[in-house]
Amino acid sequence: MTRCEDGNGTTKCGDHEICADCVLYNLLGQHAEDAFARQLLARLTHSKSALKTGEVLKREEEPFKGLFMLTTGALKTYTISEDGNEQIISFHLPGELIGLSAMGRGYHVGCTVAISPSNLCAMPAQDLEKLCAREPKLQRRLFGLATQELSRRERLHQLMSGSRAEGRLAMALLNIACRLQSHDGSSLHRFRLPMARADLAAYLGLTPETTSRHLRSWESKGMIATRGREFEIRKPNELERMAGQEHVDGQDQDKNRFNLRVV
Amino acid sequence: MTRCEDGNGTTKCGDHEICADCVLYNLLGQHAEDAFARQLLARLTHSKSALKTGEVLKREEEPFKGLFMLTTGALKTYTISEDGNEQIISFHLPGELIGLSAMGRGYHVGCTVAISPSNLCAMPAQDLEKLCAREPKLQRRLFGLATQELSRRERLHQLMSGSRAEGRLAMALLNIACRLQSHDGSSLHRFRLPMARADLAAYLGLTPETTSRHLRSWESKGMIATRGREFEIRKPNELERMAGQEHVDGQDQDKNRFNLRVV
DNA sequence: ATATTGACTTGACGTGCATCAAATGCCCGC
DNA sequence: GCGGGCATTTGATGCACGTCAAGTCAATAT
Repeated sequence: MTRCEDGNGTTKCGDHEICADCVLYNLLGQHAEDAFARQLLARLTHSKSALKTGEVLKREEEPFKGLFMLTTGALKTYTISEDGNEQIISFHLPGELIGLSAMGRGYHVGCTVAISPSNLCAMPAQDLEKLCAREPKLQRRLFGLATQELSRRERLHQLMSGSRAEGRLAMALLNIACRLQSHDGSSLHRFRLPMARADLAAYLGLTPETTSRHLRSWESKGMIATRGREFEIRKPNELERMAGQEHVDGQDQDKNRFNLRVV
Repeated sequence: MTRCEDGNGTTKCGDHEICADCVLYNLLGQHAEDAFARQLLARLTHSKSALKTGEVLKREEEPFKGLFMLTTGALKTYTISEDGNEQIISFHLPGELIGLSAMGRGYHVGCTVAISPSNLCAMPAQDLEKLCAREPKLQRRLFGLATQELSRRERLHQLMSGSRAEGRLAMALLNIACRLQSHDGSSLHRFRLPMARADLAAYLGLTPETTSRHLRSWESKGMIATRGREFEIRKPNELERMAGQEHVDGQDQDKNRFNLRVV
């Protein structure tokens, strides 16, 4: 799988040239085998948009108009509960598709905003439909992505209902590390957390205070090292144990890495 | 929408006749417009199985072999955490599809067992694939179901991370009432809870004790009435408020009912 | 009926996390 | 470099919920 070379936060995709590193290309390119599909693909991959931190991608209850593929940056989708608290439903990291869950329902639940400067490829619903009708493989691929995400959500439910604060936090950290790494090939053990700790807390149903306390406790035990949002995981096994996953070493490493991608 | 007339827990579907009341028929029937599809449909709808309480439908990590449509009864899928606790990932009620989340991944996460005597229609993967290839509408319908379930899971996450015990419990009760009703047309306000309270607790990340205490507290306030697993919801508005959903009455009733189907 | 088993309830107690409040560090524009 | 605003840390306190332990009830078998 090719990757975006976007170390500095800006995409290298040219304006009028299909970006070979773009995950969107990975998704569609392999299924685009005739002129019609290529043409659609070109339209899809060229309708790019850039968001600054805090800019809104889509608002609560907005009708579904298409999917987005995030190439660089990070977003969150959240709702505001009646008591005014922000509840984070999901984080979106580079290489991930945004909007699948709105397709069946027809409109979006929650508001999606950029939490870092982000670049996205927009995939309008009509174009997607045409392309799917023409390329059953793409249809199946999208279906597969939907059921995989469903499966990750189930695993997330498991962790949310089964773990206490420490376990949830460990799970989230490992998961984010793993998702970042699987896209840009960075290290699993060193990464920059894309979101504020308060966001992480809101995602896990915790308070920023609890989050901070556990992180500092881990730091004092030498399990992690942090400087602002820069994280270094020093004892992944311990963290994995707390996240409720047994550590497997040696040849099962891959399986283990897969498990981390649970959410 | 037609319904199973299964008041006594046994399906009325004949052995060699397509059951017009079966939800499976609702799913596939409308898309089966040629002889080939009908033939497949007949095969699908006739491979039925019955499970007694406690019998296993599929085990942890079993490879995906097909979907099931539950016609009567109820099932749960769960995993055992390393400390020996049962964590319930989902409940399956009549009219619902079982196994979607295993399609992308290729194998099942969690073990699925019957919690009441149940009847299912099995839909083998190969048959499904053939039928999908022939009937794009069916393919799209399945995709729509997957993304809808995804959307419900997101909403569930929201409730799990945002509500305390009382809110989660209210949400679960209303949700189950709504799902039961939407299949068999029974009352939203009176129903028989298909699972033990301990199962409900395990699903919500609570203990049976907490669950019991809240239920009794509601009962003492006249919000609900219970006799064993028979439930009567006396003040739905109060419950909805606790579940974090504003009550809407009058013409918005339908929208409200829809909201209840969140999970 | 009586015994038996498992589901449910109830109480006493401890703890993990939320809450409130304040201090500290960090980033950004000037 | 300096100051303002936000993110993060830290502490003190209270409550919701988990834990442990009995007890009650309901369903089924004897």
